Amino acid sequence: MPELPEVESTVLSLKQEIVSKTIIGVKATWPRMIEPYSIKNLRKQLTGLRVDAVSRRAKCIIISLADNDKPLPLALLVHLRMSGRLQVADSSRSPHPHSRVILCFADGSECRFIDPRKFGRFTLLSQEGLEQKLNQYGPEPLQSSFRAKNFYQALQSKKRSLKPLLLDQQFIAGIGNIYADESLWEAGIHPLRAADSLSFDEAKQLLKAIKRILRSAIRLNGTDFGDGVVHNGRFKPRVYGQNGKQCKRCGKELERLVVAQRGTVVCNTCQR
DNA sequence: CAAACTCCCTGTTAGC
DNA sequence: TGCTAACAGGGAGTTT
Repeated sequence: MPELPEVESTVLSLKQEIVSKTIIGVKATWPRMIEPYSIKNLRKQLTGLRVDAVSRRAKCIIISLADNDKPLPLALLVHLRMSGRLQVADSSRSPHPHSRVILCFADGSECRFIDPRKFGRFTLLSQEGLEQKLNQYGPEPLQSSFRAKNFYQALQSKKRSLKPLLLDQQFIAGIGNIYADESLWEAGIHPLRAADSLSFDEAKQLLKAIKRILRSAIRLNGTDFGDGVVHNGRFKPRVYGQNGKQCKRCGKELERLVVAQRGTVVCNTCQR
């Protein structure tokens, strides 16, 4: 499922593909993914506008819009959720059967929001609405200003266990099930540990692991899911989805447990 | 404040 | 082989 690295690599390619293109139409085969829930409104608002910029915050893709050369107080926020992806293709190529929302551009290309499970969201927001939405998210883990001291202090104020806390987008942005498990394994810390039980050094190691794993996954274009259905990256998880296999560090069998209703893979020997 | 559910969905897989 | 039921999971919302 798309997390920070997958969203980041999507944004990097979208920047190349859709910036400065003019929207001439919008199609939707599953309009319930649109917020506010109105394809007519979306079409009316977007037609004639130009894509000014594409950026990322947390797991959100932000498509900023312009009217000719004036940036508009209007943006599209795309959330891929479980199974979404954005694909740019020529309109002459027939769209994937799971295409749900399509932006049509003046040059004959299209940006297609493909999402088999329909969990994704395609939201039109004002500048204030966007700011309000993005302010709800916790710190960006890759921002250099986010240091071990900040992370340690934040952990100290929470009694929850680490796994649900890392998945909590208000606590830290962009981490999902894959990179939470990978980071905890890398740092040698158990997902059930209470946040406030970590020493400063453990918090430092965990943040270091998070940053290293996320950077590495971005460089590799996201996770390799084998079948390539969701995303075709080359990051190979060492614990996520690897239950029953041998731990790459100690050789013991990796175990699966359920933490906060989420599948979690852990090495009970390496992670304490 | 935190944990546990529920809902939204469908492709995949385990079980019979 | 072919069917059905369970499962997966991000996020928003509700209940315990």
